[in-house]
Amino acid sequence: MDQAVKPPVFLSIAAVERDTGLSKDTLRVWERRYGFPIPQRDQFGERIYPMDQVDRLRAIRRLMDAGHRPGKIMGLSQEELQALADRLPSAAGRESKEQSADLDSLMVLIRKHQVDELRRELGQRVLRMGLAPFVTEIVAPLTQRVGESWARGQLEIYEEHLFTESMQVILRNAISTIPHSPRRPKVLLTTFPGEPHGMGLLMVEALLALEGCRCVSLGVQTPILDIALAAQSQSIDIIALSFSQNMNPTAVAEGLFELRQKVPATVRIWAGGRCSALLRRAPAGVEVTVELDDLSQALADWRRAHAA
Amino acid sequence: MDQAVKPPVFLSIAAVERDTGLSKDTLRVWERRYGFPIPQRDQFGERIYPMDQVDRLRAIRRLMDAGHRPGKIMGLSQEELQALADRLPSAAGRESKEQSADLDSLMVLIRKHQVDELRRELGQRVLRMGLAPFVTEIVAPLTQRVGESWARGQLEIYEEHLFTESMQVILRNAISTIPHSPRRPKVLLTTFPGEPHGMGLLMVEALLALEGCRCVSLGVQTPILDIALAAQSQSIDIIALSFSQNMNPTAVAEGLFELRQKVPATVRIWAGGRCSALLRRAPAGVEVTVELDDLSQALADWRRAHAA
DNA sequence: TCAAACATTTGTCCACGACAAAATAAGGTT
DNA sequence: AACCTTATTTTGTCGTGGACAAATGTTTGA
Repeated sequence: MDQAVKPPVFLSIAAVERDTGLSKDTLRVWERRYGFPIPQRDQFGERIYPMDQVDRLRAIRRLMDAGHRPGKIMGLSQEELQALADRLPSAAGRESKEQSADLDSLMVLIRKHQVDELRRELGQRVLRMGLAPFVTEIVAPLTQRVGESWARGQLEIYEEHLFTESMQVILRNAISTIPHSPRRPKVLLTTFPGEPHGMGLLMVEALLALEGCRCVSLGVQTPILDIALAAQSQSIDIIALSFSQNMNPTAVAEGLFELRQKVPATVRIWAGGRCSALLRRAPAGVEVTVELDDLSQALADWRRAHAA
Repeated sequence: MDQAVKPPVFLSIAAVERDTGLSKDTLRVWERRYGFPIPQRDQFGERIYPMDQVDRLRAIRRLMDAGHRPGKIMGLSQEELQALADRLPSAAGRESKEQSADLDSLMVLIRKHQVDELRRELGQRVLRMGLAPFVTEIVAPLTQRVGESWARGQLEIYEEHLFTESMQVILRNAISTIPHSPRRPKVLLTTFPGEPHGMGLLMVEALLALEGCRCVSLGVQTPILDIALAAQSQSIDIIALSFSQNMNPTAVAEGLFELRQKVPATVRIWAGGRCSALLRRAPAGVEVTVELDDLSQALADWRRAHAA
């Protein structure tokens, strides 16, 4: 590629909002308060952001998702940012040694973009260990690792997309082989608007379908009103929602409150995922199931309560 | 349900943005210019929108997606809006009588929310007619009809979600049965940020995979920089992008220009879908394939040009 | 040690002016 | 009548700067 004639590329504030997920309001107020970013201006006086500032914004955004606060890190140099990213906590935790090594080998395939090999390896594992253990011991921790690697700047978004797409193909295929059961509860699966990650839903769908639930997935990003309408028309027993870490906690809390208002009290709302809004102030009338392992128990509870 | 004690529900401006897709800026400027919506204010002087205004905003938004202009329709009554919606053009067109009747029967299933029946019917058809005809004669026109019905207010979002989810399950299943071919071109499939509709991608993937292309899907909403990175790391020949009607034309044009700048000229960019930005001013270096039927021809052209 | 009161940080909201880009209307030519 | 060019409206987005609640962090007092 011809690096010599690479023209300086600038992005508008709208483009930066799209690429970094930081709102225009936030971008402007950061400029005012912290002196970063300081975009140039075009002939009309509108902000245009050079790419290196956008890259830095992305790095800052990742650190913020991991708990850092903007005022503290905004003034740091590129190296200091990188150092902070490297030092991010790894949730690894409860895996055994073999499990951990196995996950490492899969991460290598992701890093090398060997999509076909990755897909083959995953397919073998799901057959070998069965779907439920595959979900809890491979899909969940691997997704977690991919997310962490991204937060450290070790994976590009497109690498995450490649992984997600491969994994979803595997999961969907596996789910479609589960024989359909007419048993209750009937579960509606979806995410709120702004939450594009559908992997959590697929994991839950797999586990619940294995337990003989009727699962109805709406895919991702269903407006709250429509979730309520769907629950009514499909005579749903449980609405299962999935949230990822970087969802706006306020929006999540408000959304759950709004949804709770709009569906009858007989319909349960299950919320899962690593979202801070769920951990702290879980809204009334919403059951939080952060860990996948709790799902089976929660389901058993529901069935016992509805035995009559 | 207890309708008697239904409290008046208000949404914040952020919630309305999420639920209607209208930006906060737009909502405020409409209030200033057209006198609608006129939200109430909470104790802090912030806008709170009653639900009926939100519903009206949604209706207006649908009409605008269909080509109407806000200034003309903002003052109309609910009935006049409905009349306009009913009078929207139907693209139906080139279908034969039997085809049309068949699509009607599927639409009935969608309207009645008979997900299982719909899925069964679709599955039968894909087996009976083969995948390629299924895509061009069922999936594409049915998706079109669903979109039109939604624009008329005859379908709720969640009904579209139910349909989309069912259809995607069918398509993904069918695609996964196509034997993998190592032939070129290698095609990268994705959509721009802000474009959540993945059905177009699946249709294209199905058709291209049948023609022996290697397809790599990134799913939806990949940042432009990451599309370019993925194209490079996967040594992609063609980037195939899908756009739906309601994408912001300016954003699409700018995005295509940005992407064209970032990938080598040897990589072709194919853009498809019913987006006005593609029809009018197709950016240089981007090939527009609006109709699915043109795909096969475009592919043949590419292969002829790269025979050496 | 813990909780309550206080202080700071931070994202979002508001108002209103400005203006380019898109859409429409008007005018002129073939 | 069809078609290009040029006004004129329409419309969404951007700019500035002030305000403030909610979240977070820190200190104080029992």
